[in-house]
Amino acid sequence: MLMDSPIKIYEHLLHVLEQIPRGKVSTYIKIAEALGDPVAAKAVKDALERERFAEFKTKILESAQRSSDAFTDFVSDRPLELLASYQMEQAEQVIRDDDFNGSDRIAGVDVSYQGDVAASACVVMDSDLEVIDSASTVIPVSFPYIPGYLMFRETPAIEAIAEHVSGFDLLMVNGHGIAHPRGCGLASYVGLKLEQPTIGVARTLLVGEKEEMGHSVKYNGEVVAAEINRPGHPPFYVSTGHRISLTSCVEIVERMEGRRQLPEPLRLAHLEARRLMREL
DNA sequence: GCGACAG
DNA sequence: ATCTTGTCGC
Repeated sequence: MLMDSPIKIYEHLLHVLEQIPRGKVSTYIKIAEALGDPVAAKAVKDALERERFAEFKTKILESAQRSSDAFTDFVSDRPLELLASYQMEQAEQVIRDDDFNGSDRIAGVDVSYQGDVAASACVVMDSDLEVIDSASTVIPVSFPYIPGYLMFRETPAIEAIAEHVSGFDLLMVNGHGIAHPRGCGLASYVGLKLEQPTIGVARTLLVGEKEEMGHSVKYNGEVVAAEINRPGHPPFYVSTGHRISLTSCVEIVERMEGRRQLPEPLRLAHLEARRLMREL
């Protein structure tokens, strides 16, 4: 599938909302289904909170009401279905084995938000946890947060800043790699687009379950992530992004671990992204 | 009562 | 992710 131009999800939403007949109502779930995936129900709700769609909010049923009479006969291109199949295609391109030269220079990226604006920061560190380079920038966002579709919201901001940093061997991303419903989370996608090895680091699981014994997280019968435990801190999860094995992910993440919960490059990138956003 | 979902 | 002060504890 070709993804030359980004999906204009809000225009699709507008198109769907306008189909609700005058005097009739619908539900967030039905609208999300029309967009191609019911998981987007909360994102639909969030969108209707915004000025642009405020006029349609009266067309939503109260949650306590029964939705049997909700308008559901929408005509839509179902954009989220398109995006989901795109992810499945991309998943096949992901390399889950080690395919990198050195691992001295580790970078971390993170993004901070404020309305329709994103501030992204990238920090590169060496094996001694010394900062080698860093950069940050601001860029508009045009896609909402929808569980499973984070890549479409965050990748543009990450690409925008990753280019402005000197060479790194490996990039750590806040979000899952292959530990994703369709095998291609943000970290994997960023790896494919930048053609760089990436590691996914996330605070909570999106899919999968930790095995009774050990630290492995299994999804559909395969190990897709590892739980990392640091004394005094809640656990977090690491998964293959692109061109690296899970074993190496764990090894590198533990090596870049300061005394905090998350790896230093990610912690610093997070601080920098927030700092930049708050000074605007 | 079920489900509860990266950032 | 973000909205948000003080407060408890190392």
